Amino acid sequence: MSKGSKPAVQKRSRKTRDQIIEALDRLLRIKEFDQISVTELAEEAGVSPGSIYRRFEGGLIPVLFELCRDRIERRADEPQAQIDASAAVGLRVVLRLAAAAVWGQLSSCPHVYRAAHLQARLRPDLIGDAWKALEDSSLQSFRDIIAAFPDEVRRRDLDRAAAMVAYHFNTVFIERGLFADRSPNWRGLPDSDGFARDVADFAYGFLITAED
Amino acid sequence: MSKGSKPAVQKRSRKTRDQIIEALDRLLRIKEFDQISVTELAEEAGVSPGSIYRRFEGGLIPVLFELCRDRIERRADEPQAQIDASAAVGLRVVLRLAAAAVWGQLSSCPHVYRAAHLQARLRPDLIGDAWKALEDSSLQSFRDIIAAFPDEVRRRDLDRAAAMVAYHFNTVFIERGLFADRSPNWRGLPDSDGFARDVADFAYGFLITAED
Amino acid sequence: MSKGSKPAVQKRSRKTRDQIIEALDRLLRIKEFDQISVTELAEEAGVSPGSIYRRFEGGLIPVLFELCRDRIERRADEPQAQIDASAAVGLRVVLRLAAAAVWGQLSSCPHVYRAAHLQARLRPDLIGDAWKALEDSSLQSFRDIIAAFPDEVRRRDLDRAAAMVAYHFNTVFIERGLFADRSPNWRGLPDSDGFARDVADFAYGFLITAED
Amino acid sequence: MSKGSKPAVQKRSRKTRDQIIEALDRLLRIKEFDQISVTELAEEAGVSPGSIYRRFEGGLIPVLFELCRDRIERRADEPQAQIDASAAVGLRVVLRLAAAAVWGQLSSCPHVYRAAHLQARLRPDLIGDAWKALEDSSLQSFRDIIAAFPDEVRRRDLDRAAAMVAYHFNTVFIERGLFADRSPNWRGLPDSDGFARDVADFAYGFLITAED
DNA sequence: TATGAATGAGGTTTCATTCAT
DNA sequence: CATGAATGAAACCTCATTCAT
Repeated sequence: MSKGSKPAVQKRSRKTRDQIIEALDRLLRIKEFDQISVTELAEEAGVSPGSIYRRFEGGLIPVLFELCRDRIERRADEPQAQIDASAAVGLRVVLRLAAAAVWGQLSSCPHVYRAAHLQARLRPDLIGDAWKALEDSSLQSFRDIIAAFPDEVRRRDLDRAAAMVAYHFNTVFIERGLFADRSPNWRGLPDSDGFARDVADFAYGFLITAED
Repeated sequence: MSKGSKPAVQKRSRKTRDQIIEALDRLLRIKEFDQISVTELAEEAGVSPGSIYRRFEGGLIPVLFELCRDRIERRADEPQAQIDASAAVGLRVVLRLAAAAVWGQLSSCPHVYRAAHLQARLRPDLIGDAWKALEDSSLQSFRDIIAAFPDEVRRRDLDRAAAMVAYHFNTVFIERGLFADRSPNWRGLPDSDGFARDVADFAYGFLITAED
Repeated sequence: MSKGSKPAVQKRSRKTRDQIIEALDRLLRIKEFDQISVTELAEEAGVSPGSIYRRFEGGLIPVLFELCRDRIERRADEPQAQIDASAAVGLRVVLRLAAAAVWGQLSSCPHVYRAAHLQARLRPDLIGDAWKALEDSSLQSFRDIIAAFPDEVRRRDLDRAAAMVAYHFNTVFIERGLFADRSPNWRGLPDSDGFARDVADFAYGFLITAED
Repeated sequence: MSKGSKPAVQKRSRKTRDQIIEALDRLLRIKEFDQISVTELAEEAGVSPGSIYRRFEGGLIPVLFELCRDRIERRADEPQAQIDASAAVGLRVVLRLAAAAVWGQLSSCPHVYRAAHLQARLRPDLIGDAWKALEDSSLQSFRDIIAAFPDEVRRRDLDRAAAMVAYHFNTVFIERGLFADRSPNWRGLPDSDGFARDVADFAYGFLITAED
C-alpha cells in the first residue's frame, strides 16, 4: 500500500477511489503532474475535493503512487510472455527479451511512470516501500538469467553483475522511454527497437567479456 | 546563452548577478530547488526580489540554468587531464578515463546538476540551447575515441555506437551520481570506483562484441 | 431544557446521549472546546457524526450546554452542606460558606464551566434559559442570607445589594477559578482559601458599611 | 509590541497598518471577531489579504492585539483627570474616581476590549506581554491609593489588599462593561453610575473593615 | 537602477452537515 | 435508527510578480 492511501472497504469507497485514480490518469495524458491541483482532479473525477483528502491523506502524491501501483499490478496480472531463460535460446536473446519486457512495461503508460519517477525524486520522503519489492523482483530475474548461462558469462561476481545489469536496464530505459521528448536525446541514437536491441547488447557485451 | 538571462556588462550588474547565483548555490546545498522562493533567494543574496527579475527575466529557473552554465564553464576552464585517446593505452583504459571524467564533473557540484536535471524535465520549455552544445561536445569525444581504435571496435555503424555510448555514460552516471539517495539504489551495486569501472566495461563490451 | 437538545426517552437513546456528553467531558480535559470537531467527538464517543446531529440538533454547542446542565444537576442532587443562614453563626461566616460553595461548584469541573462560559459569550444566541433558573436560585439565596441578618446589614435597597453580591461572587470566582492560567493573575493575590475568604470579606464590608 | 506584528517604518507601511486596524475596529462594531475572515478584513481595509499577512504575522489575532494596544495608548496619551489621591477627598471618593476611570476606559471602545478579552482566553499563547505592563501599572495605582490613607485602611497585608482591589475592579467592570448583553445580568443590578458606585463601595467596605 | 511593499490569483485544506445504505 | 462516505463552501495562506518611490 502506498503511503497515504486508505483501504477502501465499502463499495462506494472503492468507486470513489477508482474515479480519482482514473481521473488522474486522464489528466496526466494532457498535462504535467505539478500543474494539476486537487480541485482540478476532483472536478475531473466528479467527486469533491474533500473526498480526495479523505481517501488519500496527503493530497495528490499519494494518488499518483496509488495509480502507479495499480498500473504495475494490472500488468503483473496479465497473462504475459514469461521470459524463458532456457539455454536453448542463448543469453543474447534472453537479454533482448528482458529489454523488450521492461520497454513494454514503460510504454504501457509512460505518462504515469514519468510523473511517478519525477515525484519520487522531488519528494523522496513520500514514497512507500512498494518500490522495494519491484526492485527486488527485477534484480532476481537478472540473477536467474545470469545463473542460467554459466558458460557464457565471464564476470566473477555474479550478484554484482546482476545488480549492474538491472540498474543499467532500468535507468536507460526510463530515461529514454519517459523523457525522450525533453532530454538531450543524443542525435544519432537509434529508435525504439534498435535502441532496445543495443541496450541488451551493452549488457551482453559486459557479461561475456572477461575482466582484466 | 540560456533563455531568460540578460547580459551583465556593467560592473555593478555583474556583481549582482554573481551574488544571486552564488546565493542559489548555497541554498541548493541545504534545500530542494522548488522549496526556494524568489524572496528567499533575494534575502540570501542580499538583493531585492525586483533585482532578480530585472537580471533574470522569468524568475528562478533562468537563475538555475545560469548557475549550471557557470559551473560547467568553470570546470571547462580548469587545466584538467585531457583524455589522451592514443592507441598506446587501449580502448578499455580510455573508456575508463572518460567515465572518471564524467563522474568527476557530476561530483563537483551535484546539488546544482540535480536541480537542473529535474527542472529540465519538469519545465522542458524553459531550457535554452546551451545544452545542445554540451551534448554535441560529449558526442564528439566519443566519436573520436571510437575512431581511434578501429581494430578493437566491431560495431558497424560507428556514429550510432558513439551516440549509444554517450547516452549510456551520461544517463547512468547522472542517475547514480545525482539521485543515489533517493532512487532504487539496487542492492549489490558496487560503490563509486567499482561502479565507474563497470560502467566503462559495459561500453567496452558493447563496442568490441560483433553484432549478429 | 437547553435549546437544541432532544428528549432521550428510550434506553438506547439515553445511552447514546451519555456516551456523547461523557466523551465531550473527556476531550475538554485535554483540549479547547473550539479545537474539537464533530467528527472527533463522534470518534471519542464511539458513535457516528450523524448520531450527534440526531440527538443534539445544532452541533457541538448544545452538547456542551447539556453537559454543563448535567454537571450542575449532578451537584445539586448531592447531599451537600446546605448553608445554614441562622443568626447563630453571623453574616461574615455565612458569606464565607457561600463563597466556599460557589468555589467548590466551579472547582468540580472547571474544564466544563470554562468552555460553557466562553461559548455563552461567543454565541449568546445559542444559550437556552436553563441559566436563568440558576441565576434566580443564586440570587434568591443571597436575598435570604441578607434578610437573615437585618441588624448587621446597613444597605438601604436590599434587593439591589443582593444582586450586587450575587454578581460579585459569581464574576470574581469564575474569573479566578476558570481562567487563572490565562488571565492577568495579578501578582500578590492570595491563593485559593485566602482568596475565597477575601472575596467574602468584600461582600461583608459592602453590606455592613452605611451608604453616604 | 504585540507578538506577531511588525514594525512599520515606511510611510506606506504605516498607512497600510492603520487602514487594517481601523477596518478591524469598524467591523468589530457590527460583528463578532471570530465571524471576521482575513479576506473580509482586507476588503474593509481596502488592502489585499497578503498585506495583512505581511504586516501581522499570524493572521487576525495579532491585528486585534495591535488594535487594542493602540486604543490603550491613545487613551494614555490623552490629558485626562489624574486621580488625586490626596487625603483631602477621602478614600471612598478616590475609589469612586478610580472606578470611574476604569469604567471610562472600557466604555471608550468596548467592542475592541471585548474581542481582545475573549481571544486572550481562547488563545492564551498568542498574547504578548504588553498586558503585563498594564497590570503592573494598575496594581501600582491601587497600592498608592491604599498607602495614601493609612488611617482608614484596616487590612494587615497592604500589598495583598491592593491586589484584591485591582483584581476586583478589573474583573467586575470587564464582565459588566463588556458582556452586559450576553451574561446573566442579574436582575436587580443598578445601572451604570450606581453600579460603579457600588463596586467602589465593595472595595471601600473591604479595606476599612478589620480582619477577624 | 534598486528597492521592497503591495498585490491578488489560486492553491491547499478543513469540517459541519447530509443522506443513501 | 445508526452509520460514515461524500459533500462543497469557505477559510487559510503563499508567493511570483509589479511598480511607485
